[in-house]
Amino acid sequence: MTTRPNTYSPAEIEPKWQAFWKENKTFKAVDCDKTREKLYVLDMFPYPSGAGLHVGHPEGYTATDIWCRFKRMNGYNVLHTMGWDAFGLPAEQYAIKTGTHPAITTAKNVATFKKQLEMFGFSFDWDREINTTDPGYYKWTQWIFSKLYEKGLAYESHEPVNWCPALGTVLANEEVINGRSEVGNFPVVRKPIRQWVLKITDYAQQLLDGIDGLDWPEGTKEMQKNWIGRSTGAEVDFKVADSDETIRVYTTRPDTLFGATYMVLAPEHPLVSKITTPDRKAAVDKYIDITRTKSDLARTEDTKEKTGEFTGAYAINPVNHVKIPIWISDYVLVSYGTGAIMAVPAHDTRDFDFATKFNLPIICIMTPDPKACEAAGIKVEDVLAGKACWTEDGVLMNSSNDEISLDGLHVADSKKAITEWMHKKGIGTPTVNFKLRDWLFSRQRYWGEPFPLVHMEDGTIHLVDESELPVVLPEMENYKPTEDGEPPLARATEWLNYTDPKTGKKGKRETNTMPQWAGSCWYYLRYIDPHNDKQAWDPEKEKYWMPVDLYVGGAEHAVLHLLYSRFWHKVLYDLGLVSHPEPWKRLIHQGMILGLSYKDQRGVLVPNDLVDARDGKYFHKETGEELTQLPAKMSKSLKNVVNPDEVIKKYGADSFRLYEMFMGPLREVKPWNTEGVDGVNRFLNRVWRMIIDVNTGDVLPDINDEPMSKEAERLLHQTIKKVTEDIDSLSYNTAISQLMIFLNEFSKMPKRNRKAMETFVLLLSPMAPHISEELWQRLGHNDTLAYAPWPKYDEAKLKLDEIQIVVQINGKPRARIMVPADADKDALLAIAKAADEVKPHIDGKTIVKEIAVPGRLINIVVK
RNA sequence: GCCGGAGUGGCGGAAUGGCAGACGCGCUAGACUCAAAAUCUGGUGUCAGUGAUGGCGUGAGGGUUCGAGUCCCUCCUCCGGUACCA
Repeated sequence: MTTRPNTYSPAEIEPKWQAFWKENKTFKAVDCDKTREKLYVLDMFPYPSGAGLHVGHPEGYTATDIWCRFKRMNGYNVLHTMGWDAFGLPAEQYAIKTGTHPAITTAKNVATFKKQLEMFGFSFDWDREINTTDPGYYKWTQWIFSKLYEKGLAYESHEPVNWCPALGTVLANEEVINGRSEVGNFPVVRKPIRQWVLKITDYAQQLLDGIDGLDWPEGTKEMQKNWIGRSTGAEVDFKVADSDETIRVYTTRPDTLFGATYMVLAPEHPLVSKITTPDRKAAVDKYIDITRTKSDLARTEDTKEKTGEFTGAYAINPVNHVKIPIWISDYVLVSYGTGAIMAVPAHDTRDFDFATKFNLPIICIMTPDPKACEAAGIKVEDVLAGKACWTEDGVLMNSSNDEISLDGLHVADSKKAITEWMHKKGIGTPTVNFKLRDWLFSRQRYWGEPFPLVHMEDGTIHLVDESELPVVLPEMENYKPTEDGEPPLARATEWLNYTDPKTGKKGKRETNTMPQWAGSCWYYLRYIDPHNDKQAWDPEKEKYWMPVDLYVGGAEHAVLHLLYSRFWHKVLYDLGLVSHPEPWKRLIHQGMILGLSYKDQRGVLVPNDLVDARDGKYFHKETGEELTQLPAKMSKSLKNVVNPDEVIKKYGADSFRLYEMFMGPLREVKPWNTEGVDGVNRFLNRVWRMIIDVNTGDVLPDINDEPMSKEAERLLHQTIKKVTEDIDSLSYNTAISQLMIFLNEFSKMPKRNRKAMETFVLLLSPMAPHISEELWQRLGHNDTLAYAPWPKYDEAKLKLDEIQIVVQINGKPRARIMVPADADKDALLAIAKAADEVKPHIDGKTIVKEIAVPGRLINIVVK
C-alpha cells in the first residue's frame, strides 16, 4: 500500500483496496452471529465460459454488492459469496475438439472469471467459493439424489424422449423450444432411450401453492404457474359400440358433453389397435407410423393443418347415447390427460378445425353471449348454425336427457351440474390435470455428475452407500458422445465395474450423468457451510442463514433452474433437512444490457466496424448510406460487444459499476452507451477534486469544521434521506443522481464542512467502494469504511421556513409565490389572492372553487 | 391466440394524482490556451415573439377529477415468454 496518487487514479487505488479487503477478510460472513440480524444475498452463479465475463454479469452482481455493502453499514451480518456452475457442454465440446480434459479447461476459465470479478471489487466472502465440479461438492449433489431416490422420486424410464442428435444427448421438456434445443438451436426428435426421471409431478400442487407467497416478479410467477398448468375438469367414460372396451376422456368443458360429435385418440393410445376395424387398419397403421417418425419440430410446424384417420369404431356418448365416430389425430397428445378427447367442434377451435376439414357434424348447444360475440367479430347466427365456433360463456340448449337438463344454464353452473350428475351415475369423475411432466434427469454426456447407482448382475438397482460417495468421474481420453445414445462413461471399463463392499455382489455403474441443473439446484445451501465434509450443511447454520433474502439473476431460468431448485428444496423440506418450504423469499431479474447497433434504410443491421460517425449522424463506410442507431442484443457478428476488461482499464471499476447502475432501473432492458461512462467518470473526478488537493494529494485546506449554512445542511440531509431510501429499494439510478446534485452544489462552495464530506463519502461507498475507501483514509480514518455506521438524517434539518408554491388558475400554473412553510389552507388562499401575479387572472371573474394543498399548490377555478 | 412488461426531448432516463423533462450523455456559446485536449461557466422539449411571456406537448382516442405521464375504458406499436395441454 505504497501508492498514493495525487489525482484520481483508479488504476492505482483499485488494486490497493482489493488487496486490502482480501488480506483483511473484510467481507467475512460470521455463522450464527446472534448479535446482528442476518442477511443472505444471492447472485445466480455463472457458468465459467471460455469467453470470460460479459457486461451482463456485473450488472446483477453490482446491484447485490451495493445492497450488501449498504446493509453491512446498517449493522447486518451479510452472507454474500460466489461460485461456479462449471459442469456443462462447452467445456466438453472443447475437450472433444482439442483433447484437453474439461477439468483443465474449467479450472482455467474459473481462474479467469475470478480474476475478472475481483477487478470489480465485489464484497464476496471468497472463503465460501464453491465449484460444482469439485468432488467435494458433487459428493453432496449425489447424496441429495440418493435422498430423492430413497423417497421414490427417481425412476428409470424407457419412454420416447427428446433426443438431440447434434448435441448427442437427451433434453428435458424445459430445454426444448419449438422442437429445437434451447442450447444451440438444433432439431430435437422423439426417441426411446433408457433414462432417469425425477417425479417433479408429485410436487406439482405444492410448487403451485408456494408461488403466491413469493415476492417475485409477476411475470415469472405466471410463467411457473402456466408451466405447471393446473386445470380442473372431469374424466368421462365412453363405451365403445359393439365392444367391451371403454375409453376415458378428459375434458375441462363437461358442460359441452351434449355437443360431442366425435372422439379423438392420440395415435399412441393403447386402445387404437384394439378398436380399429379391419377395413381401416392399413390407413390407421400408416398414420401411426408417420406420427412416430415425425420430429417434434415437424409436429409443431404442422399445427395449422390438422391430420387424422377414422378408426372405423364408434363410441356411445354416455349422456345422450348418441353414437359418435372415433378418430385418431396427433393434435391429441398421449402424454396429457387420458390421451383421448371428446370433440365438441361447435365450442372448441381445434375440434372445429378438424371437423371442418373432415366434414364431421358440428352441433351448437349454446346461445353465445350476444355482446361478447359481437365484440369478437362473430355472428350469433353463424354459431347457432354450426358455421362458427364459440368458446366463451353462453346459455346452454339442446342439453337434456331423461334425468338432467342443462338448458338455460350458463357454462359455470352447467359444468357443476353435469359433473355432479355423472359422478352420481358413475360415468365421470371430477379430475385435476397438470401440464407439468416429470423431469428428465439424465444426460448421455461425460462432463456431469455420475449417478450413485449400480445395475447389479441380478437385475436390481443398487444405491451406492453414503460412505462410498463421491462416485468420482473417471479420467478419460475420449469424451465423445455416441450417435446411438450410449453414454461415453460406458467406455470407462475399469470404473464401470462395481463390487458392493457389504455383500460382495457385482454390477455395472450407471453411465448416464446428471444434467447441468443438478449442481445449481442446491448451491445456495452449500454456501452456508462450504467446507463441511461430514454433511452437506450444518442444520444450525442452515437455520441461521436461510431463507435467501434477495436473489438476483436473469429471467431466462423462469421455468428451469427456478422451478427445479424449488422442487429439490421442497423435497429437502419434507425430509426435515431444511427449515423453510421455499428457498428464496425475494427475486429480482436484472434487465438485459443491449449493445448499440445500426441499420440501413431497408432495416438491415450493419456490423459496427462498417459504421462511420460524423456530425452526430451515421453512415455506411462502403455505400455511404445514412444509418440509424438502435439498441440490439450484443453479438459477435454485429461487433457491438462491450468487453468489461477494456472499460475497467480505461475508466476503472468504480466508473463501470456506477455507469451500469446509473443507466436506468435495474429491472429494465438498457442499451450500453460508452459515452455515458465518460459522464460518471467525470463525476468521480469531480468528487476527488472536491476533497483532495491534486497538487499534494492531501485533503484540501478549504475543508474545515466550521458550521454549515442552513442551505448546505439541508441539502446534506436531503441527500442522506434520498440515497438511503433509494439504495434500500434498489433504485440506484436516482440515488446516484442525488449524489450528483450534492456534488454540483457543494463543489461550488468556497469552504466545505469536513463532516459533510465524510458523510458524502459514506453515501457513495456502496456504489463506488474503491474511491470511497481511499478518500475515507485520506480524510483521516485508519480502518475500512465497510462497517462505518450509515449516516442518519434529521427530519428537522429538512424543513424550510419559506417555500415556493405554485398557484394554478383553472389548472394552469400561472404564478410561483413564496409562502411560510407552515401556512394552512386559508392562509395560502389569502396570500395567493393578494399576489400581484394572480390578480389579473381572477379580477372581474367569479371564483367557482378554491383548492389549496399545503406544501404543494393552490388551484383557483374561475369563470 | 394467450400471459407478462413497456411506450415521456436528439439519446439513457426522472416525476406519493399536484410546476413534465430531475440527473447524465450529446449538442451549443463563452472562459482558460499560441492552438487543441482536459477543465470551468451558461444555454438546450417544441412553436410564436427582440423580450417578459404565451400556445402546444408524455403512442392514439374517450372518461373520472379543481388538477392525469400517473387512475378507468377502447385501440395501436415494441420487447419478453408461451402455444394443438382438451
